[in-house]
Parts: sequence; structure tokens; C-alpha cells
Amino acid sequence: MRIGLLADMGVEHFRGAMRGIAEYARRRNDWQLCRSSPTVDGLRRVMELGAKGVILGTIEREPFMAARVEELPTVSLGAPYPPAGLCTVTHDEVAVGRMAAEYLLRQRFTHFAACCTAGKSQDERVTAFAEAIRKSGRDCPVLSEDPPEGASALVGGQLDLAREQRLSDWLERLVRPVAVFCDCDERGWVVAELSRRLGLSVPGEIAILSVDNDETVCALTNPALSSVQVASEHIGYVAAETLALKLSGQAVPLLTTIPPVRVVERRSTDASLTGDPLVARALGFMRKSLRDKQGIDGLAQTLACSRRSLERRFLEVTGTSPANMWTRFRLLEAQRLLLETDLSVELISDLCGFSDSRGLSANFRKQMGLTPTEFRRRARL
DNA sequence: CGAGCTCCCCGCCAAA
DNA sequence: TTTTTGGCGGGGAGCT
Repeated sequence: MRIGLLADMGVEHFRGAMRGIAEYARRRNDWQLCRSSPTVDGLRRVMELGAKGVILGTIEREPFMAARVEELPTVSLGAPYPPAGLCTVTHDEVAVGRMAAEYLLRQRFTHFAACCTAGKSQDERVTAFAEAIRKSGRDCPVLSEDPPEGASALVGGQLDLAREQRLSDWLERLVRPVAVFCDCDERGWVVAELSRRLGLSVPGEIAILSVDNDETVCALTNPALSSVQVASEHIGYVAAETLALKLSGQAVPLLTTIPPVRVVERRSTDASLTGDPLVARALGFMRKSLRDKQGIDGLAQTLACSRRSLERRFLEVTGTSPANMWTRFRLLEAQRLLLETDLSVELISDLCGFSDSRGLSANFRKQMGLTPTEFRRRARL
């Protein structure tokens, strides 16, 4: 059976979704995927090739309308202005916003702001972010850009001059130091670029967190961008499953949402760069010595200070205790290894400095409500 | 699941 | 006098 894939391959999320779809096709073996551009012409082309259904990943509206006119079974990977009644598998935007807020609050930032393009999905994640921030008793100004008619406001990390000026003015007026949440990596890039031009240091005066975790875009800024990693592969896989159900005539939910995976921390939100040098040294040591078993007493000795002072100053700057932070670093590394390698949970526990795999599992479960194996399975499929 | 043990957090106080 | 520091120890969390 032929299935058409029409996706904007310049967007990291859609590329990831394609990988998930490919995995699904590999497993069932009777799907032939044919790719084309996410346009009305592309749709015509895959129909000529005999596609029985399509998965659409684009922010344009026309291809969806065309697919509807042709009565071609369609699953969308999420679009800012979806036609009503379109079957969609996409991010849990509320969970994305909440994860971002929770992370930045834990980094102990004191002022927050968020910016996005006005539109369904971006609005939702930024709104959820702002709500979570306000719930903690802090203000969160939001800049929501109207998109230009029919197109993306943000292509290749560039805004038109008027929008850029507005964003720049907005950034300059924010109460600093501030943590800014951006609806996508491209906007994160623009915010980083404008901050540089305004002479504002990142993350000292402006910390930046975005969404999509596009390795390339995140690496382009200096310092590199922290970003919420969304479950693109998983979304693609589920989209494929949904289309398969649809093609076999079964009822499918109109909307399926998948929560994000984790926050990938890079330098743009590194709170340890500011404040107490003793604490900064402690954090640096922890990051480098995950397997170190000497405990907090030993750490205090290494840093040549009393244990009590370390604890007190640590709490002051980071809002948490040394041991707590140390296991947090261990868990972050474990997350990374689970996603990026095929090492056994046993080995990962050891590499991250947990006594055994039960130690890792217990902490992991407490932190994100999921076992390590389950975490790996969900992110990959 | 629980006993025993170790490690850690944090209030308190005296000293610097 | 006020502020910061280090030591003490109860109590709790987590590990074996």
C-alpha cells in the first residue's frame, strides 16, 4: 500500500516525525512511503502514484484543504491553523509549556517572559507557560506576533524588519535578569541574536529556552540554546498507526497529543554562571564527578569549606540542597544516555554514579513518574 | 516489608 | 551590635 508523506523537511519536528513513520513502515512491511513537497502539487503527485492516504506536516493550509476536497484519508502532524475536523497527532502543548515553566522556576530565575507567533499551537504552549509561571506568583509578559497572511512569520531564523524591531524593543524593556521562553528554536535564535545586538549577556541578563531541540539551530548561538525536546519520532509513529486505523475503516480520535520528552540544558539557561563562586565550583565539580562517592562531606573538603557553609550558600543560590542537585545531574546524564545510546540500564546506572539499577529506577520514577526503560521506549518507539 | 544503618538537611547556638 | 561562620545533633529519608 502506498502512503504519501508530505512534510516540510526544513522543520526539525517534521524530520523527527518522518523517522517515526519510517520505523512504523519497517515494522509492518506492507507500506511503501512516497515523499513529496507539502503543497497542492505534491499532493496531486502522490495521488497519481496511487497513495491511499497521506501524512501531512506543514504550516500551510492549502494542502489540507486539497486533501479534503479529494477525500483522501489524512493525518496531520500539527498545524497552526488546521481546518476543522482534521485528524491530528501532535504535541501536548500544555505539557510543553508546563515543562518549560517548571524547569525555569527550578533554575531559580526570578523574572519571566514569553514570545511566540499568534496561532493555535504556539499560543497554547506559551499560554500554558505563562499560566504556570503566574501560578507561582510571578508575572509573565507575553509578546504574541501576528503572522503575516498565509505564511510563516519566521523562516530561517529571520523576521521582517518591523517585527524584529518590535521584538527588540520588547526585549529591551523587560525587567532583567529575565528568562525568556520562545515557542520554537528559530525564535530562540532571533532572541539570542537581538540580545547580542542590544549588548545583553546570555544567560546573565537574558536566559533563553526554546522548543524543538533542533541540534543545528541550538548550536548556532553562543552560548548554545537550551530547548524542550519534543517527542517527534513518537508522534510520527502514532500518526502512522492512526492513519492505518483510518484506512482499515476504524474510528480514530480526532486529536491525539503526546507530551514532550525532556529539557535539554545548554548554556543559555545555565544559572550557575551567576552568583556565588563557591556554589559555582560545587556545581562544576558535581557535573564532572557523577561517579564520585565521597558524599557531601567529601565535597566540602575538596572545596575547602565547611559542610554547613556549603549547604547554606548552596540553598541560597540554587534553592535546593547539594545532594539533591547532585542526583539531579546524575538523572540528567542518565536521561541523555537512555536516549542517545543502547547501553543497558544497569551500565547507565553505574556510569551515572548510582549504586545499582534500582537506585536509578527509584530516583527516575520519583522525578518523572516513569521507569528508565519506559522513558527510553516512549521517546523512541 | 521492616530492622538497622548511613547520609543528609536544617535549626540552633556560640564564636569570629 | 550586627552579620557571617562552623560545629552539633535531632530527625528524617533512603539504602542494604
